[in-house]
Amino acid sequence: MAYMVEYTSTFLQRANSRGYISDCTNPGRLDALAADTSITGYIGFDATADSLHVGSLVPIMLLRLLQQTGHKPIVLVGGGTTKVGDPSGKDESRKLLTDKDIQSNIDNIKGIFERFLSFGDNPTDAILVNNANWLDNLQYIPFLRDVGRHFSVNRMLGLDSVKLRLERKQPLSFLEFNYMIMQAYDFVELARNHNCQLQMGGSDQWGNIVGGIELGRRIEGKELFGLTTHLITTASGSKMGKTAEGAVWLNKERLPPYEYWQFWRNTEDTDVGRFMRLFTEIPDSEIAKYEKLEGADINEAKSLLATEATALCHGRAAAIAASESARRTFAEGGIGDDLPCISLKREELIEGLPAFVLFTRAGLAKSNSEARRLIKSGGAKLNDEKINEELAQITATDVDQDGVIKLSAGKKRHALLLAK
RNA sequence: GGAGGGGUGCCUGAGUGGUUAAAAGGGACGGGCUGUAAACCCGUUGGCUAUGCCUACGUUGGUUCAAAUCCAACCCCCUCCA
Repeated sequence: MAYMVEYTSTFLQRANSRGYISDCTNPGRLDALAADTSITGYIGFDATADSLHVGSLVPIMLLRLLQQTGHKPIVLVGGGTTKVGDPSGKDESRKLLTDKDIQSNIDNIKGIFERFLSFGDNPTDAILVNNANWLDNLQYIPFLRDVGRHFSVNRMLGLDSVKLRLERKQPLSFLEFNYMIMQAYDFVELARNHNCQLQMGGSDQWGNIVGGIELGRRIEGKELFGLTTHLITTASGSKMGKTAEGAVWLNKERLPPYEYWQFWRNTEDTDVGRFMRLFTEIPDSEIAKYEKLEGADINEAKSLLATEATALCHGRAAAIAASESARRTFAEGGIGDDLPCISLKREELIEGLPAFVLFTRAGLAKSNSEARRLIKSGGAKLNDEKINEELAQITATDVDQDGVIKLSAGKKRHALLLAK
């Protein structure tokens, strides 16, 4: 829970009022430090995929806030730790990635951060560092002697990340058991070379963060701080970040801005205010006004939430385009430019194609069978007309004057077919 | 190394020779009610232009008219012992 104290530093004040803070190792001291000086803080991110998803968005927003309030953010990508795998919150060991995969993931992930942070050489510009730079070349024996001796296995066994895994009788390899030591060492490395005093992260990182703070005190004699964010769940209690297609990714290659916008637009009523604080920069006073809305009027707030969140991630132009597409598609029942679109040859249409084949091709169904079930259950529409025949054919006569056919699966999922 | 238990569909988990594309729950999707909410109710949930065919119960072989179910070998996991 957030501390019921008045912060004097802008950073903690706003982090607190916006609902980011779950826990802090020493709020009073950190607040004083952040009020008087420009501090450097970091968050570590895995490089297990070529993108990040909304699960990482709270930490990303917190880094952004850190920068906006006059401090320096460091993005640490785990090129080294990814080779080890964090056991926190997982029952199964991760599959190990090659160096090449990891590097390519890091390159892509950097692109995401460039939208949220400003990088460069100025004092509060963000930098991105890769812990492979120091972890890859560690010597085992010296590392054990310098760092390993500060860790008590007895204590490590009690940490949630390890304990839960063991309690559930899930295997935990020695490799993974070392993860927290690597992460602790990262913090010390950043403290040494970048004068970094603060590590932030999700609340599941608490144990790992504290490990770094203690290590820093023991071998560097430095005072370090930890700040964790809440793990965000929806009001109905499920982890946020799932759509029909899977994870809500932050890069447009994996999830187009239109879909991203839709994700936020579909927020549950009771989450709208909270999400506005966390995922947009709409001023508190504005949010308070939107929170007073009731019933169908809440949709207005959801739309704003979607546009603002999308603007941060994909740029304002993309956000407005997505919003406009949604308006035309839903409010007017028409066709938005941003809808997922596939093209097909006119010759194919002259012969005619079964509707279910096109639903599959447009990505509205995973298989022809699924598409046929969709039609059978009455959820498939062709140019806003329900398709009644499971084997209905789509032909050139279904194309509108712009050469477009609109397909809909249910009320929310739409796609366009462009005849060429 | 010894003894025992186990590997089933997206997940949990039942099934121990045919009626099993495989119970039940979860999730997901579709329909209804609505506001592109939530809750609730109903339906669907391996693939294939399909009253049928194909693939599937760790892997590979075998027994049988018939195997997720029986047998053998192998792989992996768990528990206890050394």
